[in-house]
Amino acid sequence: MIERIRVVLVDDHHVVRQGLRTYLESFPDLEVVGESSSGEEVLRHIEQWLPDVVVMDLLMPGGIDGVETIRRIRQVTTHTQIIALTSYTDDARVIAVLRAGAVGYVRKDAAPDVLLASIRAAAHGQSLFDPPVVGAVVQELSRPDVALSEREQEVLRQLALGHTNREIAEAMMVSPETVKTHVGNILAKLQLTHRTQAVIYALKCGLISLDDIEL
Amino acid sequence: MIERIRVVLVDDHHVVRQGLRTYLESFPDLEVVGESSSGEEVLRHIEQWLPDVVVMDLLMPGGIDGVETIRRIRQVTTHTQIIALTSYTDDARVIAVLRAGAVGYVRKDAAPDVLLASIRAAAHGQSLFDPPVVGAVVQELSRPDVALSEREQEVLRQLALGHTNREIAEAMMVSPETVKTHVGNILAKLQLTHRTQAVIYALKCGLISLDDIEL
DNA sequence: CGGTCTTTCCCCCACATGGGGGAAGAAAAA
DNA sequence: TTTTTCTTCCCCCATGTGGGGGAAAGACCG
Repeated sequence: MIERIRVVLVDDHHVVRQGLRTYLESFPDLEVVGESSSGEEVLRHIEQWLPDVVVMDLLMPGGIDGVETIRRIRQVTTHTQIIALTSYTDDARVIAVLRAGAVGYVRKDAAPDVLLASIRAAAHGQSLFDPPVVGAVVQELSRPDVALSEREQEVLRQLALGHTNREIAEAMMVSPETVKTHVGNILAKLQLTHRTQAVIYALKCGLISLDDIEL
Repeated sequence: MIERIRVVLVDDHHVVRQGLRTYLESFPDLEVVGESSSGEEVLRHIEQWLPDVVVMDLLMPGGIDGVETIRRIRQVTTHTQIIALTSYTDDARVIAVLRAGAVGYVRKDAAPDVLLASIRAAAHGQSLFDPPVVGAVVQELSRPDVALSEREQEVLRQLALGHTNREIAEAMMVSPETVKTHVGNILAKLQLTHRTQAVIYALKCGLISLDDIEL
């Protein structure tokens, strides 16, 4: 008998995890050797589980996020291959995930056998991509890489909190004039005209989460 | 042998659906008699499947949303009980879902046996709520119910698209003065001070989705 | 029928915002 | 070393925005 592919599931949704485990274990060549609900947890057990493939949801509230988890797993072991399983086709996220060292990116609305094929491919060192994901990658690569500076990102985060220039200035301990400059530069770099659009941009590219914003 | 509980799964994520089906069917008293990826689809088949319980994800891109689907299912049949299965603890959404006629609200990060217990409870006409959900309900009931008028909601949607008052006026075929009035009333009703906060509100309460917004 | 709500539009005014420019020090890159 | 970038702050000014008021027409409800 051939050795089974050792799989670890990472998802903060217990229901989803249980469902995936049951589904994957219905195939004789797969073995779910562990599951965890957070990035920290999987890092603690990774050397004990020694999985061939980690299937991980990117969205995990609290603690380190999915991308960072991928990066750290890759530092610990080169054997384990990682597949991101997520709801988003967020172009920027796809790039970030692949740069972090994942070999697969499967959307949750994909057919289950796509995940299955991705796991088997990953276990053999291959990489399988869904057409929609490929499209996202291409679209992302063709987009000019606008790099906001540290300070600009901080201002953008503050913008997304619904703060005025004055409030941002107070929060960042600088003069309102400085904030104005930053906001202007942000809008110019992102080719936007209004701060509301900047807020939407910040949310879309995951610079800040809706959950982080209190009204 | 007792009759098995007829379950229908609704989720736009095929992988999640498959996982849930495999999991639920591992219990002898449950039978998954159908699954679909959209609200429209489940409505087309509901009278054919005649399920005891519908387990539905609220977030379904495109077409009618989860809440509307619940409402329509309840119009078609009074027998079928509906359980919302979602990632959000969004207070407003919980209320909306229950008002629409759902008897259960299970978060995806809940233990799988919570879903199981909810399904069994729903099949017997009971209603089972998780502590976090109950908390959300109580919190929501204690909040003043701010009702935006049709026109105000439309303006708020336009706001969330990052439009200026002038642009909104043109899109809605009214004068900028009218838009100003609406924006002012919206801010007053929601007790906000800036339009950026209104955008965040619109996104948080699901009036509009990030995916609907192009920059 | 009178009251409330909605929708439309107008007035005023203070302040915030966006776009243009410049300047100076620090830090990093060429 | 020179150059560039980042960060800080200032000027100006046109426009957008938020808060206050009012008014008129239609709908809906008791």
